[in-house]
Amino acid sequence: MECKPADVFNVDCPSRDVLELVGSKWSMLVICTLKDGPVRTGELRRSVSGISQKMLTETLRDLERNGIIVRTDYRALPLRVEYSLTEVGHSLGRLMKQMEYWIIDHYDYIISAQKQHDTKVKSLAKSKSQTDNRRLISTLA
Amino acid sequence: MECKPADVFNVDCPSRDVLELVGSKWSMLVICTLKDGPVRTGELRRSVSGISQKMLTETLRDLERNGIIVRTDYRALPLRVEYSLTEVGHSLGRLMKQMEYWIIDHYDYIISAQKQHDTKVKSLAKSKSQTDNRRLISTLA
DNA sequence: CAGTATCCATTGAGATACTG
DNA sequence: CAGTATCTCAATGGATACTG
Repeated sequence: MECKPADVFNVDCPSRDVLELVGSKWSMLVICTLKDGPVRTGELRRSVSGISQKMLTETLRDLERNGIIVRTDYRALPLRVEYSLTEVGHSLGRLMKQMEYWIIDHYDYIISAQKQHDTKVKSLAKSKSQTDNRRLISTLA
Repeated sequence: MECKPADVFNVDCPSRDVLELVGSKWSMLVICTLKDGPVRTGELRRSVSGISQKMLTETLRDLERNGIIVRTDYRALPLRVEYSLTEVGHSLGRLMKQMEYWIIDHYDYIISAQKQHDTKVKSLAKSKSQTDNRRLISTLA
């Protein structure tokens, strides 16, 4: 569906695909890595630790298709391929960098919020099983 | 693994989970919806079009666990539950809003980049099958 | 209305082996 | 070195029916 202006809240608007692309974990890490200039494939794989060969290639192809990065094949032996951000890619990179900073800034808060929440849920489950037991006992009585 | 400061480039750093949380499509849409104040469950489901009951609940629980949103149960009949952003949630919301604006601003560029790329790939596939044919012919000869 | 539970299809993603 | 191709298994996510 054509949809102007782009509306991510509309299921049928293609901008939803764009949202999934730029929101993906691997996309963000790749884009952040390319922020300071062209990077070769191997270095990219080492930099984005944990990414598999498959996901790296898929992410790169996807970003290339969407005009975020450019692939340069130097047609040399040994093979040498570099990836770099386009103009638009750089503007996205600045956003991604902000996201990275946000995570760093609020990391401690989030980790402690998780711990707090998890202990609360655990104690609730405990009291629930107690009331369940009481119910069970009263039905048996 | 404890990891200070948070390093999203490290596979073993828990900040990777945070990255997946804030990067998810549904998270972003939910957070943007809550930006202007508390919203009830039903309205949320209508606003974030295309989300299933299951994904909505899962996303809400996840955001709540990470201290991004707060759930308020009014313990009334008919049931009334509202969700709102925490302080930290609002700061994330501003980032998400920027992401939304970025998508709107670069939407046309991305769509045309896709089309261009797809036709290029299609013509490459065509010429490849031609050279493949030539190879086949030469091997047969 | 808000939420849970279950089933089921589709996709995601790692491991491995192979090509130029 | 860069990349493709399979194979496999786990995770995602949707549809449906059910509870308080």
